[in-house]
Amino acid sequence: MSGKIDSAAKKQPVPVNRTPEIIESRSKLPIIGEEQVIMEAISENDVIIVVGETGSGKTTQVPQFLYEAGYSNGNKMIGVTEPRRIAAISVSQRVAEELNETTDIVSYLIRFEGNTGTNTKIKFMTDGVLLKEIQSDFLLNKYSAIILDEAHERRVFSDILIGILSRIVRLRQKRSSPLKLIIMSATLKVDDFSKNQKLFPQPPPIIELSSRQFPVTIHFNKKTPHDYLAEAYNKIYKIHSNLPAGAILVFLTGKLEVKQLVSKLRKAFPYRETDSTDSKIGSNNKCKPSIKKEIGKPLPDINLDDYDIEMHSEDELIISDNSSNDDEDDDEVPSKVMKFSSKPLWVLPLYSMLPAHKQSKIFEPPPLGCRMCVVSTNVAELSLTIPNVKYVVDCGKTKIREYDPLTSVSRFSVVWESKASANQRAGRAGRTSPGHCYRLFSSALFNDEFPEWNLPEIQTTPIDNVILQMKSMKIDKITSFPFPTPPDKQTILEAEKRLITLGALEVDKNVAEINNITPLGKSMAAFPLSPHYAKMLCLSKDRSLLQYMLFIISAMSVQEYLPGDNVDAWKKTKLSWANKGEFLLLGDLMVILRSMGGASHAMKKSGLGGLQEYCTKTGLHQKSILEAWKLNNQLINQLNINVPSLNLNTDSDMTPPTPIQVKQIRQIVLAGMLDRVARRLTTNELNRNGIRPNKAAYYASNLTAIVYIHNSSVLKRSKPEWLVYQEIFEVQDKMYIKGLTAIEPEWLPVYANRLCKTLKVLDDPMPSYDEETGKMFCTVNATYGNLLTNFYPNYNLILEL
DNA sequence: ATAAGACTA
Repeated sequence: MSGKIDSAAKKQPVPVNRTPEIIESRSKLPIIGEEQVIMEAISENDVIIVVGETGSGKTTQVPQFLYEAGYSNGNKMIGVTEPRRIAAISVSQRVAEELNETTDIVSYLIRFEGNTGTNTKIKFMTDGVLLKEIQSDFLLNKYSAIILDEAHERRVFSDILIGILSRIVRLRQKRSSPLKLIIMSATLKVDDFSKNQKLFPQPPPIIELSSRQFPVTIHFNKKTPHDYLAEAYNKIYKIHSNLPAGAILVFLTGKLEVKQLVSKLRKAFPYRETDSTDSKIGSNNKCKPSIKKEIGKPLPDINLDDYDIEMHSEDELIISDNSSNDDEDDDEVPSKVMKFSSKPLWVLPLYSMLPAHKQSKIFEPPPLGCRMCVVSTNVAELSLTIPNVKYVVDCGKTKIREYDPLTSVSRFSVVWESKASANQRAGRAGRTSPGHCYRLFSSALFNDEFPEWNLPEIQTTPIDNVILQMKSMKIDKITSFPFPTPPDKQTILEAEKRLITLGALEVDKNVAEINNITPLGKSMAAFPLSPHYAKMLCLSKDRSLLQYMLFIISAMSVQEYLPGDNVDAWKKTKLSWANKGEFLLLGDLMVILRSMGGASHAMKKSGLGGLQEYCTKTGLHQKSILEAWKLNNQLINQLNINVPSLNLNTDSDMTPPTPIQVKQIRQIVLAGMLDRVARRLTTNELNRNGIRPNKAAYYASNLTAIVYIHNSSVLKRSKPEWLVYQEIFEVQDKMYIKGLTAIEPEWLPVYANRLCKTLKVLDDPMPSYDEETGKMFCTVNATYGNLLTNFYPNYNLILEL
């Protein structure tokens, strides 16, 4: 492959008419000088790796290099994948602008929207979109080159794409219509790609780019404080009081912490409307605040070696030594005696679930004379870039979701971040000028305890769906797939077992260790849903039920579906929606169904405004419900295309389900969630385990531990004897289930028979004839569950004979 | 008597 010049070298160059401004700004990027090196490498190799930190310009420029070199000639496209939707949109717009081309030529395609068309030459997309395209066109014949951006983030989809693309590249080479693969990474940690013989027998060349980041000075704490929230507060206090203008970005682990620190800071450095309206300050950033009225003026530019800032005496404050500790090895922020002028601070919270209009405040300039301070979770590490950050305060921790591949139980933990993350966070201070990063932990701890990298996502998240998708792409032996880093063998086995239980896979009759996809599995894989929900959808053949199921499935597929910030409103709404009878038996899913029905109605009547109003009234989380609504529409469109006779409508109004429909919905939910069944402990069992009799304690079908109904569930009070759950998680060694629906035990052998074992038909009570139905009934001894079958005490089921 | 970080088809 190397050394041989392929047909790409003979491609006709495409002329580009850039504006002088673009030419000027491009010329500053270091990557521009490397165009020839990169293009030669691409021409001579089918696969190359480009390494360049943020600011190297690789994301915007490499697609343009390929375009200009003629890779989009002859009806072929250049495909670029991004891990996030916003990135796909914004980069496509930027590249269109730089090339002076329309968005017909340089387009994007993400899950719910896009502007691609027949003229598209460069197509930016999320990695999931490309993965779906491969399922219908395995050779990706529409493309001459694929660029995988941000491969170092090691998202599940991009890892799978690398594995599959390594094979596509070989196949395309054999057909002498080569596909070029450019893997782009922001870190040099590319061994998993380049030195993985299964992936690329010949290691692809690596091209390293320099970047245009400004230097960031790192300051470690001498000691690691116990309370990083208090320490962050002290540090911000000092920065704001002593250091020159420039925004502060603080990294914490969660929404609650963010809110706490924001309110503490707002109290300490209050901002009043008058602060900015009084000031008559133009571009001059260097005036000194001398009288109280001028509180809102910008910070004085101070010499870092000179801590005596002129201040009005009333504004001075002494911070005691012990609270702010004497343990810094940086000498830029004095710690012994703090002088403090109560200049206002423009404090903004930032986390993913924050409503969009509040999030976008970080992009607006702060009021005149105010310093901005953004208190954020991980969103600001990768997804959102805050302008003009000069100081980063990093608590060193991050919240991760841990997942037990055996039991599917998940748990949130706060752990030390990786060194790579710490670097990424620090880098956020050097986007527009040299900056500083204050790390609230010691360098010794950093060196000894912090892991080098984050684990690839595929090794930490459930892979059931990944495996189903791969099987549907005829990748039979998952263990021999060229993963950059393969998931654990046991994890794969467990996932395949669950898929067999769901009926999506079946054991091959000839080759014992291979599980084949079933027709049901193939249908399931067609939908952008997790296997459980995909199965429910496939079972919802009845058109009248389908619309209800679609609402339930879309809502449950969205993270943090319920509720919003208005907890009290939500409490009332919730109880009124699942109050009695069949509605109560459908439980939390009834609440979800009603909320989707209401939201959809509000959208139809008065659009986003209507939805906003509806969410405020009920306490629903608008961002999530909008996402669920979009998913509902996507699924409806997909169903209409595949089964035109269904003729589903995206905006039909829906009446609440009838009692019979509710029963059918519960049965479908059971069939989909058959491995998530729970039975309430009997009085005896409660006693034996020393649990108070009123507790909602359950055995789950695949666990030994006792699980409890989470407080958010509407079934917490009624405690149905049998139920299915959507989620199970652990908090402080206790297990909770939520997203509950009551089921009837006699449904188990009918709708979930794969996990139900009938042991024997009992003589006592005798089988009997039921006059009403004209059927024979008997009582059987049965067990349910696949992990510890005999853990379930034998349970009497009444069955129809 | 109330796990929630951030991504995605």
